Amino acid sequence: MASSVPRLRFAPSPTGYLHVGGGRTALFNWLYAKKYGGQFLLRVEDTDKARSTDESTRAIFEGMEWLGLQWDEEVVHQGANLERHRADALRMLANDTAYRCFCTQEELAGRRAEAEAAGGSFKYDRRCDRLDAAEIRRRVDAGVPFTLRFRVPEGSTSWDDLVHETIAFPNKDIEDFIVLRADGTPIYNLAVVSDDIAMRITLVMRGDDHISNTPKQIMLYRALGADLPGFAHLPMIHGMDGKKLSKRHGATAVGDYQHLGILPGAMRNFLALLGWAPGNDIEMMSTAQMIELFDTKGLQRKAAVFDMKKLEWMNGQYLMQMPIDELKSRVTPALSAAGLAVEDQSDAWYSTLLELLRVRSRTVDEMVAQARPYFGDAVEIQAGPMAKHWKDRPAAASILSAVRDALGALGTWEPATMEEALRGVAVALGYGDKAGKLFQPMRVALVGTDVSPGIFEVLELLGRDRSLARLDSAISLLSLN
RNA sequence: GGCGGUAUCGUCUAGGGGACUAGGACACGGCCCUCUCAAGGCUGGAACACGGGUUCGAAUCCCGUUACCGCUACCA
Repeated sequence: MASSVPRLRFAPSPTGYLHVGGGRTALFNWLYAKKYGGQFLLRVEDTDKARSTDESTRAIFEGMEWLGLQWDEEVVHQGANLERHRADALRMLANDTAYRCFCTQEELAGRRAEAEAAGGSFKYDRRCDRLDAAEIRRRVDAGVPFTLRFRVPEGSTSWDDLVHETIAFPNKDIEDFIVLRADGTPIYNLAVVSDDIAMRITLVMRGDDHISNTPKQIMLYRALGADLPGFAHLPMIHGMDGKKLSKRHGATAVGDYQHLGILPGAMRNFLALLGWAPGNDIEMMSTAQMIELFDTKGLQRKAAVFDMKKLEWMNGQYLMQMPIDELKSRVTPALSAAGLAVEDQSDAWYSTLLELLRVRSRTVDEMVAQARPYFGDAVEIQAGPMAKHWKDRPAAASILSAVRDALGALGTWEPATMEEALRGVAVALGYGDKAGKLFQPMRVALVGTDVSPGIFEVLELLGRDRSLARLDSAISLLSLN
């Protein structure tokens, strides 16, 4: 038995950005480690030098940090462990679980093409394993390059997956796979096993797409004389069309959602529900609750479809419910980036604005867009709402004039007084209790569109001077024929 | 093709032999609230892939079929 403290890892390869599927895998590993007091480690699988970039590595770190998934020990860079990988491969050659293969890539490709052309499937025929010792010695001495292949034993390989049940592979279906390239660098499966052993990983939790690598890896653990970790294979995440989530589906990188105005807490909550359910119809969960409730029993076997609509809804819930100060810390930078100067406003005014907008927004970006009319002196009047609510220009102009006069005559600028005055205007103009006939044209004048918080809240937010000024400019715009 | 995995409303899921006229959430429709938009409340439509078993009884167990997904590199 391995250590009693669970040790898990997330092992992305830095060949792109942190994919939401990777983020979800990382989250589950992290939750498990937190729940059982274990360690969560990060390993960057950068052995493919052609595709790995430092930029991707940074993107992975940023994505992890944004999601709030802190790893416990120093990041392991797989590329730094090449010597150990090679040594492990050589150990297998020494203990006879691996052998030299002198076949070239070209020969192999040719035989594979032949087999496929004949309608069959190619599997390495072990010809190099039949070479006698003298011949092997002769080739090695002559400097013929070779790879190291693992000699797959008879029988079958199985394990009890924490997500699925027992999964078994007949060994006859697995070819003698290469573990060490001719240039002495390790193949993925060897590097993973070698590192997982060195990192003392006790539970390998990863995507479903690694199921067929698992029997090979189990054989390598055995060949290296190491204890087996547990395995848990998480379902994939698909796009709305049921295909593996990819660029075609729009945003697939964790960072994309950050830039779309999604909150990390909402993202975590949403991702947790993709492939896992705590039961009891629980959906909204704080991170602490997630850790508390996390259980591999609730893991799903079926691929999950990423539903942006639900993510947005959930993000809206977070926006509505989070403490106002925390909300400010997330929205203020976004407003500044949009050129809206929060620092010129009083804290009370800003709080009121956010309280009014948070219930109407699903993303931080939406809040920024809705906040725009409350900053600066001028508003941009949108064509649609203008055409709709100022259709009869003279009528609109007289409504706005009456409203302006009534409001201008007020000694105070309080919602209750303003409402009383305007309802009076509505009656005077013959609209009776249909004060909305006034409010919509007003709204267009005040914020440039026909959607906003309550009209009195808008008036209060804008303040007397700006409200009156905007009404004035609307009136003159309407009089311009 | 071979091997492996999976299969409950459009989507995320609850369900692990009788509590199922299959529950919740998102989305969608209706109603209420109402100055617009939200939020909120109420409400409607919407699923056990198919076929065989096992059993007194199956969404739940077994087998087959189908569909989908993954793997099948000197990629990771």
